[in-house]
Amino acid sequence: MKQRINIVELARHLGLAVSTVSKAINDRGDVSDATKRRVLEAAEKFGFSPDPAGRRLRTQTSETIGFVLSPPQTHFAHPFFLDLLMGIDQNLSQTPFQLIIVSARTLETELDSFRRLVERQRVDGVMFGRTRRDDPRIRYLQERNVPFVALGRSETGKPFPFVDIDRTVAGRNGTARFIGFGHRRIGLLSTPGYLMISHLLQEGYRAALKAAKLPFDAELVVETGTSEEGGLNGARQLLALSDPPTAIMCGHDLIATGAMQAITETGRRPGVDIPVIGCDNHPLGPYLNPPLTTFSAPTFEAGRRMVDLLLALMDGRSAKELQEIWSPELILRSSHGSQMVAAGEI
Amino acid sequence: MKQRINIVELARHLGLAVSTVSKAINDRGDVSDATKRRVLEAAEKFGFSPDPAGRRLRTQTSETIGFVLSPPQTHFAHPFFLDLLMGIDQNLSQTPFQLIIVSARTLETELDSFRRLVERQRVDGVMFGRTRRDDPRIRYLQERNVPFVALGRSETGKPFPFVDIDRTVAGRNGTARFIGFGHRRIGLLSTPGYLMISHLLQEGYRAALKAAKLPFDAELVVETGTSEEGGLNGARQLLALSDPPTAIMCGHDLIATGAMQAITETGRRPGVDIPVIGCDNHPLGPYLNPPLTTFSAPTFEAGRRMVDLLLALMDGRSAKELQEIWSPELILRSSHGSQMVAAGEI
DNA sequence: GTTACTTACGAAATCGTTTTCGGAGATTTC
DNA sequence: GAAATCTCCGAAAACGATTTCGTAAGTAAC
Repeated sequence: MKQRINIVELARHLGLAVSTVSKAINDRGDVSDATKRRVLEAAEKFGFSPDPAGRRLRTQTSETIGFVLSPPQTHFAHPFFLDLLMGIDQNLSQTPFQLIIVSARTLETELDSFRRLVERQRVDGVMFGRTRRDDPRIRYLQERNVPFVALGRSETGKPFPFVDIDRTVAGRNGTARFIGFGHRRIGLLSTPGYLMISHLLQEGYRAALKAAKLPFDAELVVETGTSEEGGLNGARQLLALSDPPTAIMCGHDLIATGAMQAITETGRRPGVDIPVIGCDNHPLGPYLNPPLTTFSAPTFEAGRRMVDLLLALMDGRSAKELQEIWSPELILRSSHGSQMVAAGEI
Repeated sequence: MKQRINIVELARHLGLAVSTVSKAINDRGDVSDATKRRVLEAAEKFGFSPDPAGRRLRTQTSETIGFVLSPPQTHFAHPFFLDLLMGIDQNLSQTPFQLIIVSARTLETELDSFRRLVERQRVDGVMFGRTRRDDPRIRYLQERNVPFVALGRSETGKPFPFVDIDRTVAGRNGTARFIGFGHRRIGLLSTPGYLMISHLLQEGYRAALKAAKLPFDAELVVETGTSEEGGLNGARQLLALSDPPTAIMCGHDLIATGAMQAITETGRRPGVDIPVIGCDNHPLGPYLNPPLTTFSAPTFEAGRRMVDLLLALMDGRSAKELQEIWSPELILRSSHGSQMVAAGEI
């Protein structure tokens, strides 16, 4: 049914040697423009394109890069990963590389997914997200010497390429805004502590506090799952404090969603009685009640860029020059509330 | 760096012929249990696993199935596709097959993504979702004779395998519930008309109307994009009618989200003044205001099942016996409102 | 003890490319 | 006009597996 043509048959049709045809198609080596054109035309006519299997065997390359989807509990509700995937694919589709994905069932078996990728499928490169401060995936990949690029930096191992959407600026600018509005006790609902973004968010939070000479109170920061439910429970805990926060900064929009729910439960109005800010610009943010103020997260572009970095790395560039930190921008809607005391901007 | 072992080196280590080793590893043909065990142990010890490139070249199979992500405007906000992907991968990871995905930029270039998959990457099978009544992708695949399974049925071409989460029951049961509550003018905010689910939803809607001997009014159904914005605009249009609907059935939760927004704009309360029901059980549904009543969509399971069907198809089973229609279930929260006139259940 | 049959293994062909290297002809150089 | 230099093109050797088919040894049958 397939009726696919061979490179040797194509060569015979043209009265050329297969080596010549190959060189013409790959635009490599000695072959005159005239015959190159002739070959390309014939290839087009017969619908010939080199069989990846043969080429891969010969070139000892899989022309494949793998992406591993983090365990479900951390991302089920995230358009995030799809954006990333689309960015990656859009860039990759311009190259001979193909994108293969595997999903990790749980945190415990996540490394198996990586092993499957590099040991069984023999990918040429790997991508993943949600880096951790101490990240065994990074250790594994560096040990096996397989090229990779991550979404997010880490404190693990030798330098590696990454694109990082800087959570410290979200933490710092978000709480600074609250402080500017007169708040002195600000809650922080963070993503799980092992994630790098959580650490960075808290760093930003502390920095803002320090800049305003406000004390740090450990009671006010709780780490929770990246989900509405996490936000719900975390905010309940915060609001039950004897001296509860008057504003809440959240490590993710889903967490903020749950937090607003918890605030409503206590009879207060989120955004007016207790302002809330999230992270990552979830598409549903504008439709929440009140619309959620948040920080941008250009994941599609990050995906595109990660491909550039990976290709550059495989091309021999050094990891250190392939690290990018992007600053997210505040997206003002209305959940951040307004001045506590009196007037001023916004 | 890779330091990977060959099948011939493995054979030499064992003092066996490569053919014997190959047969032992693939559990095929004539080889005694004793040597089979010996080979397997050695393979384990040396960390040998057959190079996919060699095997694929020889067996003339890519051991790859492709999934194409529908154009972004239709799914950016959908955890949906991720669930599906995870279901697919979980099942596929038990087989030698790998999952490669490509994304379609726009509806116009979508077919190119399919061509890339089958003509350049030579996948053994294809999967995709969001079937259309008249679906060029199906025509293309059937013409090229490549095995595929879709999420959703279609009216196109010869029979093909699919898993379909039946939108007619959502349409029928949703509007029937409204009718039971005393509503007589029910709006339908449907997904884009070319989609199969839209057609089926409307069929269900009409069926419920007919069963209650209520007239069909074309003014009351508007087709819109699968997004909050689509729901917002669609509902505005509905509410601006001279004789507007008193309840709204939506083809998707995101549409319902926008619709509730539009209702709020007019000073009415969604769920109490105008009840709303959605489809597909978006994870944010419980956190909307009011929590959204909707229909279930077991996409993870659907993904798993699609793999079964594809494998069965490639195994020679006929398409007609590989078609499954699943009934979604109503998930009661509170946006569906309650009895208009008086009392009764819920 | 010869024949027939079964079992377990091996030699070699094959899948479709790419790449190296050699060499024929054309072109330039002195 | 011979020598040196370019330009193109082709023959053949990999790459790493699977599969066909042949054959030696072992077993059973008579």
